[in-house]
Amino acid sequence: MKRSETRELPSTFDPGELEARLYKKWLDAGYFVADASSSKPPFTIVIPPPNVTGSLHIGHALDHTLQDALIRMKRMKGFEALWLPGMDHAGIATQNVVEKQLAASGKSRHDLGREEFVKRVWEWKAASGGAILDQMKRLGDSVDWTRERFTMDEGLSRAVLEIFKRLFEKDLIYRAERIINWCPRCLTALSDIEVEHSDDEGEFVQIRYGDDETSITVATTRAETMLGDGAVAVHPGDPRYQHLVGKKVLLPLVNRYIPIVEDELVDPEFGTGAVKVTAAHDPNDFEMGKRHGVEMIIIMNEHGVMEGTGTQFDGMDRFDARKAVVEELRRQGRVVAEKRPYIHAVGHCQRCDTTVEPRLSLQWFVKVGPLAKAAADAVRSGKVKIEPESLAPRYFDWVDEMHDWCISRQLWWGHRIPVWYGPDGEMVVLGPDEKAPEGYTQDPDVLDTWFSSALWPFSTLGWPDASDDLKKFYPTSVLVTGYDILFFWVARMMMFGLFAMDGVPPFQVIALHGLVRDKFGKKMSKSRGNAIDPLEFMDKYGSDALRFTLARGSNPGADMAMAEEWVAGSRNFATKLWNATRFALLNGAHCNGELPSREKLSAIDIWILELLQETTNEMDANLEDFEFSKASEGLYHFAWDDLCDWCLELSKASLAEGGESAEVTKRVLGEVLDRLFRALHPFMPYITEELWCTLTGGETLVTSSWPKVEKVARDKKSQAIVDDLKLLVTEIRRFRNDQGVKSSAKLAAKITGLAERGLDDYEISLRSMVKLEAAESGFSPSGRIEVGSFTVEFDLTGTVDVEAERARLNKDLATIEKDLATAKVKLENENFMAKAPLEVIEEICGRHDHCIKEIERIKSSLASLPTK
RNA sequence: GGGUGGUUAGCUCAGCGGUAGAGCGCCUCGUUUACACCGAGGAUGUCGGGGGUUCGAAACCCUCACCGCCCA
Repeated sequence: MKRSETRELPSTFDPGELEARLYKKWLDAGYFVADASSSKPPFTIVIPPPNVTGSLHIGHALDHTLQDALIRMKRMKGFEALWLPGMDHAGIATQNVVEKQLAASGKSRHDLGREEFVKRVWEWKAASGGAILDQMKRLGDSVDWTRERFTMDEGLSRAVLEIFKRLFEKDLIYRAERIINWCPRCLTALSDIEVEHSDDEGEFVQIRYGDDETSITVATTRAETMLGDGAVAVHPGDPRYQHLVGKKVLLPLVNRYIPIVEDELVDPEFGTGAVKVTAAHDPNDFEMGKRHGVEMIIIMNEHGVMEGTGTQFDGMDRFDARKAVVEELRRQGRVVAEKRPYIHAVGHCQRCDTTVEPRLSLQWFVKVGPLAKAAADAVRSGKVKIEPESLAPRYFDWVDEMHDWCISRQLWWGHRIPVWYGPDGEMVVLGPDEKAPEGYTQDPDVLDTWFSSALWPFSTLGWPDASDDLKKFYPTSVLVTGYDILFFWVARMMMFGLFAMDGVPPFQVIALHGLVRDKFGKKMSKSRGNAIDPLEFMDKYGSDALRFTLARGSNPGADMAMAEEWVAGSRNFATKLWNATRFALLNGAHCNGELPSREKLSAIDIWILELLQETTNEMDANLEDFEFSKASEGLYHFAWDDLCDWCLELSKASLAEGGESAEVTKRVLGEVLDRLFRALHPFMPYITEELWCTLTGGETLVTSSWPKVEKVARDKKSQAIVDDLKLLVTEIRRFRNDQGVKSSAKLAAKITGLAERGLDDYEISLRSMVKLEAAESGFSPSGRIEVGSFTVEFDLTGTVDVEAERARLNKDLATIEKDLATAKVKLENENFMAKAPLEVIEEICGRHDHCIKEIERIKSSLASLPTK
């Protein structure tokens, strides 16, 4: 075939140029758009929706790389592949962003009013929200942009109304006064999972309550809450306090008498064994309070400022009050002991790090019991698989002990709770398209963002309508996400999916990956200054390099280390592929016509084709098993070591020589590259697309076919020939190196034993790889080595470095003698001979005999060296 | 406190019952027309300690130590 212009590659590889051009090509062609009416089997992934305020960080890059690899593979395998993109509205985070902007001009959201504020948020979203979507294009994500969704979209909002109503009607949503986590800065309730615990320095103070008649000492880390105490509790039957149970004790500072009660919840070993009960400001105390009818006294306002205690502490911030209360108690001689600093776990707001305040308030909750049970059962029964399985216990830990979920938030940005209250205390819950009766007002709060995110796998496909997408693409095939959000997000999707979709779980497999850490395995953080910006690496090394590094480092469920050198290494690999292809094309590699019949193939051709088949088989299995590291590693090794270092090098001589075998090799090389690029495409979509199109003249790799998985019976003869060639090359190079011969220097040499092992046809290849010329007349060998059954005699045109040669032989001898010793120990062990399986014994015997022969050979070589 | 993962070459990690591996780093040599973002050669580990099971253990069991994560 005539070589066209398109078959030439620039001599340097410029990822930046390529990426922009190819992504545009893919979008224009619509390759990523899924067709719900297709007859192909579906393969669906919904993206874990990034936050609308977010930008692409290295964790997203990993998550997306893995999803894209799966989606691209399945698309090539002939599935109707849908990867659905979108974002969530991130209630608190987004509201914070816009409030900050307002604050800059001295305004608060209250100055604007709710409607205007929400309008501003939408404006912000339109202008600067979702920067991450453009960054995803940079990464090469093959998502279906025509199906992009946002949790606040109309359709998804209808889904929220629908599920709220359905849950409410099944008594799975209720409103109650409970202790919830309150952020005094964000001024909203938080669910348990939005609270992060850290070990902080605090104080542990023992305070004596009571008067001369009745007194008891309690211990606390939050002294200011004593102003709201309603009781003191001790463990039932605690002998120290038996005489006090049932009595009342004087609460200092507020001078109120409070009862002493018994409760199982009290740990008699902890502190003094007596605890103060502040039922309105602590979840445990709330539980005890309910059991014993303890008064719930609220002593703080929503800002965490003391209020309503009737003491001098009113109006003080909670932390100032803590100091002042202790100070006053100390003055009164009531502080029995103080420990400071006292390290204990303190809850913080996930968004703003403010210390969370437990607060008694009226909120909406999801009753998770039956939902969580279904979510657990779906995994226990095997309907949903968690990969790797070892992370399943973490999932069960969470769903088996989930507390009811507080879903109301005192925010303006989000789905407003669809509950309307009538003038006489009536309450209605509205579904989509329903209107509240005249005179009713809507609940002011909005729903937790996770509430709508939990609907993501089906709301994005059109639920509650029975849409074509829903029919075709639900349940989704696999959810790919970090193990760190297994609890909050994954478990919630499972609960709602099973509920809304009549017991059909939202995904068949949950594939979990780990976190990206720095090169020393440390967690990345701004404060450490070790955070990696994926965009910077993409600029510098290309998206393919970043993606390949992430895939290669990703073992199921395990964290991975990341460093610039690793990415540079992947870029080097890309360059290697580029250059190898350039070399192949320059030498006429092509994909035209059928592969030549087997009898025309050389041993090297057969060997590389079979090895590639084996490699792609393994790669396919690994990718199906979410073994991304093994899958990419296998291809890397094949491409660099087997193809470039051996196959291409061994083919050089015959290609240069031309002739029929060269023609065959050209076709084989084209075939090998073609299949290699297909297999690599899921990991490195850009460079493989470019190289493949150039090589084959095809339109695109995106929708081309995946390499077939076929069992191979390796051809032993070809394998043996290649093994012999590799051994010869390695040993000759070693000898040359030891003798200090420059690698470019050509030596005359005589090689014997080739014919006996069927290597006749490959002598030229062999000689070219080790720079050995034929022994002409006048050849006078001055050095020789024995490699297996081959002998190579060299004309070193000078003296042999006998000592170097002796050292080399002695080194080989030592290694082999050690091998022999280990084999001998086994064979002389009666128990081993009696109990080990036959094939192991045979293997050791073989090893033993081989060692004996080698030792003899090396010894005779040593003996033949001239003595000094 | 309850779970749970880990401890293998200088670093980051594979291997999980039959002679210790990879990438990066390190040392020596080398610009031979695919590639110095490269090639050739080389060095490097009593697989955390101690017990046990087994013909055989980095791998299985017990135990201790030390890291880490999640939940309280």
